[in-house]
Amino acid sequence: MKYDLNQKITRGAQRTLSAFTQSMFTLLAKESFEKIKVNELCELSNFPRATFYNYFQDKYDLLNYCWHVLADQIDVAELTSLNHEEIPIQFFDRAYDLLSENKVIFDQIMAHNDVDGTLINSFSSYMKTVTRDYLTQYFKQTASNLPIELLVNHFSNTILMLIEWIFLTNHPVTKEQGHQYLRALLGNL
Amino acid sequence: MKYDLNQKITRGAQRTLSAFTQSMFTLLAKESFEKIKVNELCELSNFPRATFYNYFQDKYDLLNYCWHVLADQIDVAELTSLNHEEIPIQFFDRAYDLLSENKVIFDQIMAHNDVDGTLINSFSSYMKTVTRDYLTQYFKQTASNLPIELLVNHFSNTILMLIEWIFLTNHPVTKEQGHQYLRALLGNL
DNA sequence: AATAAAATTGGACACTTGTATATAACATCT
DNA sequence: AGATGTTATATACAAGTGTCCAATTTTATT
Repeated sequence: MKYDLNQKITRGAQRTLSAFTQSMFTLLAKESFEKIKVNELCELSNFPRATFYNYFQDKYDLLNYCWHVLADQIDVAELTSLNHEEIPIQFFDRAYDLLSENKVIFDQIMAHNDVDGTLINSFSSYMKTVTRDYLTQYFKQTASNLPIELLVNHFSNTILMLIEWIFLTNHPVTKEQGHQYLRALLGNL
Repeated sequence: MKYDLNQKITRGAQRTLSAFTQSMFTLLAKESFEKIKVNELCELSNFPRATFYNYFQDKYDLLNYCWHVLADQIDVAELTSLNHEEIPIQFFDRAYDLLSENKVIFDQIMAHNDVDGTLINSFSSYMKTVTRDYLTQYFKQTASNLPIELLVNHFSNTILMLIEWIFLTNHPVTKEQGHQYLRALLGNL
């Protein structure tokens, strides 16, 4: 990301960011990520190439920003209950809601992009970071004979594996059923 | 992969495949995957670009073939014991050995490539496939209230997470300690 | 409304990518 | 040794990438 998101974002900048993000999602619903050219993104957004490169290193960079925009819906209500055991379940629920709300888009995307392609990798990778960050803050004080990092990785891997199995490889499962699976897989910890 | 690996590979083809594979590993020890150009690979291998494209779609394709060559060391002795409980441990051991034997190379590679970059993603992705294929053949007959696919994913994720934690983020851990961690994480299944 | 800062724009540039094609070199088999 | 099929090579090409710059327009602030 060339543009600094921490500064106060001007109106024009916001417009530009939104336009490119929107264009990316639109194009992803129509063709595979590999096939998308920076020129396409620019034409659809009505911005010249130079503007694109003012904000992003490349299309991968934009894609990452797209996940950021999407996942921002998650950490709005950051501070719910604190029943320790339930943290993974809670996070699962949030991810479940996020993917449910955007199911249409994701289904379209999956129709043009392989499960093991660049795009899904990029999404997984972003979600992994978010999930780990979230879990880490709750597992800091947990006593265990396992390194915390391992524990956090394991929990986030499991949650996201389940989420991706449900939504990206289209195995319709209710939230409650998901809870059961999750408890079965993580039951001992 | 443009070249068909199933046909009998001629001596010349083998020479070419090996040269490019070797060059890739050599360059990965010196610079990040992103920076490696097809031209570099060709110069180092003393082959013209056209030859490269006779065999591979692009550098990602070659990289994938490199993992294939590397991981072939694993499935040589495919058929050891059959104590069901021990399958994940056994596979962990094989992966542990593989990474141990190639520790020098991997350390060099990690010095120039991010843990969440394209390269490691590509490696993880390849290993995931191998691991899942391996585990699936043993879990077919296992009775469980969980979908087998979920179970296999969970096991392979956990094994590989641990392997990557040990070798790619440099947390020196003995094989026996690894077993303990693995049992703790998967203990309930 | 004036001003300074920030964003947009068009065009030029060097470089990399992947394809295509025609010719030469090579290995393998009878 | 000669015929056959595969691989190597040189070269050319269209398209995309990412950078740079100087001129212009838009924006936030006073």
